[in-house]
Amino acid sequence: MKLGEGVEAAIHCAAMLAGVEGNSTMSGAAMAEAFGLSPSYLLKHLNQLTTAGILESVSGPAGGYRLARPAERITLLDIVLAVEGREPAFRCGEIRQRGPVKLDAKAYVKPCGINAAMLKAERAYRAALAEAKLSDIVADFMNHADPRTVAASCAFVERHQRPQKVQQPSKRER
Amino acid sequence: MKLGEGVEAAIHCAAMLAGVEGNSTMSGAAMAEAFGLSPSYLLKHLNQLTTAGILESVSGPAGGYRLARPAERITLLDIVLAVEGREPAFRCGEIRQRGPVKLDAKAYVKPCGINAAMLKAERAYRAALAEAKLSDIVADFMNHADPRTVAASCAFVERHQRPQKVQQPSKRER
DNA sequence: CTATTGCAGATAAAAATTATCCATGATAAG
DNA sequence: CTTATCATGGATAATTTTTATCTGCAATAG
Repeated sequence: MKLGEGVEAAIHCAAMLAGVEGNSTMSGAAMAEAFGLSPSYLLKHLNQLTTAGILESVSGPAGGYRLARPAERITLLDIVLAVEGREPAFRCGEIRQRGPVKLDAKAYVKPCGINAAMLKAERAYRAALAEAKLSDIVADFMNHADPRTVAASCAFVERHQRPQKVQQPSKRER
Repeated sequence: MKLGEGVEAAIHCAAMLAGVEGNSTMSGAAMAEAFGLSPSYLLKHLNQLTTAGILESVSGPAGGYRLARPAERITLLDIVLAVEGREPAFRCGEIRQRGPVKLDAKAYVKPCGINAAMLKAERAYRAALAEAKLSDIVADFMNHADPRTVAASCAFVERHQRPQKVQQPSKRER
């Protein structure tokens, strides 16, 4: 059982984006630099987060990414599923029916007990991930991590976040 | 996140071996046939189970595999770890320290909170697998599966299990 | 207009998984 | 003692997945 490296990258990026103020953004290139990752590949994962509705993206200069909703409403499960896909880790190949003895299909309507047990464990895994809010991760980092790393992280965000153009209210909304 | 196909094969084989009587064995070839699997590859997985102490193997004609201990004391976790390895699915690459800002190593003595959260979820997964005993899987199959599949499975075991040579007690033990 | 940025798709490189083969040693049976 | 069966271990190949790069395109701030 293995999780791709993209998961780690995605969570770290989301945590960092939780630090940007208001509707400012941070570019994918900046985050790639922050974590020593390949920019072009990181974009793929960020895009998965965007597609999943976890991040919002802004094109153009001063563009980048920001959280699509408050960190309190983003869980590690959201991120893991966005990056790794929603399929369970255990995929039942129904090898029980692949033997030489042919029984008609009706004999196999009951789901495989092994599959059921494996999926039950996976539900426990996902439930635990669903408990972990991004805001908890960030708060824990702020409160308990080494002050130097916190300071460095905040400085990086401060330096790379980019305020967005103020929305000009249209005539009709004035 | 993905589990290899070997896990499914290994669990099915272990469940089947739970049905062989006494110290009889069943050959790897027979199990490969039962599930329509590649014999030479299945042997690899069976060997992993043997190495892990879940199965016992017997060489020679009439040889094969049997459970190394009662099915009550074999869990799905035992099997999954034997086949997939014991490392956690989430491996922290410490990308937090891979950025351009160099802090000395002492700033990173505290473990990464993201890693901690991911590992916690994984403990929940493993705990659930540790709850699932092979004997439960087998009992559930016997009691609730379609009677035809149960009959077919029992017949297969009956046909392929091989009694072992009786142990001749040595003079000194008599 | 121009430079920057995200996006989609094609493609390539690297790694892991799945599968096969062969030589070897063990052993039951003739 | 010979033969046939079976697990083991190592080498190797085929296949799939993961990781990474590149290019052209659309969006947009200045």
